[in-house]
Amino acid sequence: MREFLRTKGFKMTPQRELIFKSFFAMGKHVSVDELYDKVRQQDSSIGYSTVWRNLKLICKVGLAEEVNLGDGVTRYDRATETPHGHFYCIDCRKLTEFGMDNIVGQLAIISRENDFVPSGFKIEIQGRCRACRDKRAGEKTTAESAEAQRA
Amino acid sequence: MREFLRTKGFKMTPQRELIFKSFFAMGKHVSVDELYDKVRQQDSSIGYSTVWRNLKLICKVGLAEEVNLGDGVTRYDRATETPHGHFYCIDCRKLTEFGMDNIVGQLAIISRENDFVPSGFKIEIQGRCRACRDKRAGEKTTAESAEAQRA
DNA sequence: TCGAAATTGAAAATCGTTTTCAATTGGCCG
DNA sequence: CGGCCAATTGAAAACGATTTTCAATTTCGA
Repeated sequence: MREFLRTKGFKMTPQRELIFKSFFAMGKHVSVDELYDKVRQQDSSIGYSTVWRNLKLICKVGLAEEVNLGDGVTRYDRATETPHGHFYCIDCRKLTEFGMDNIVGQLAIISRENDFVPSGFKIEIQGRCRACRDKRAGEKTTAESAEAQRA
Repeated sequence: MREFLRTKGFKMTPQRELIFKSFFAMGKHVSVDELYDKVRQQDSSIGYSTVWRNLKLICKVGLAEEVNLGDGVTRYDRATETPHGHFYCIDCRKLTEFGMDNIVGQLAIISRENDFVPSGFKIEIQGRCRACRDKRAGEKTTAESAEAQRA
């Protein structure tokens, strides 16, 4: 890792090492806050901006990429070789992945047809996961009508 | 429109009418600021929060939906009957649409296979549009190497 | 017409992201 | 092995878009 970074012109530091290691040890879709908390458990002297900057760095060197769900927080998704889309549950906001190899081929074709040179594909399927559907079914006793109103 | 809103429990006001009309008169992917400016040309007394709230309302009643590109601003895209994806140029940040009827079928299948009930699909193809590619080709004389570094 | 509930505008509060700045550290060069 | 310059760090402040607050106003059904 140290070597990899060096070739890209960056230095290795204790903080950076811990941040990188923690990030890759965590699951997917990590937010700055989550990683910050995690890292802090090991070294409470690390600053928020350092975590943030290193997350950006991880993206810059191509080891991860930002995922934006529109809920206000940027998440960082480890770069995988296999392209995947996301199921985004509108209730619990959890992300689940699915492969999209066959679809990518089509997107590439669509791009070509539109004189667009693609560098990445992002597919998000919004809806409700099983758990949230079950939960709603249970709650669906009273109220029900006056729910949509009042943000 | 007034009637439509009434059935949903909302009232019509002069400001709302202007905002709605302006929004639907504008192209796609409108940001709060853009709509605010537009609306202000007609009635400079309208407040920013009113525009923002009505944009949210338009989404709430299902006439539009938020589009998040990850560049910090939320855009609002008129709801269309025909599902479409977006080409997102990483240089000029312009959005262009493409139909995705055939792909949607596949996404629905994928969802079903994963026990996920979809309510919406979002496809974004990132890359470079023709204009930006041409522009880059022109500039690509000097520098070139030391570009990736230094944010 | 009356009144409850919705809406508005201005200003302030939020909140995640990004920058600033001085101090520290890493790593290459001699 | 020193020394130096650029990279890095941490704290705090700056930013900027979004969201809320609050008092005043307006809408619309009764």
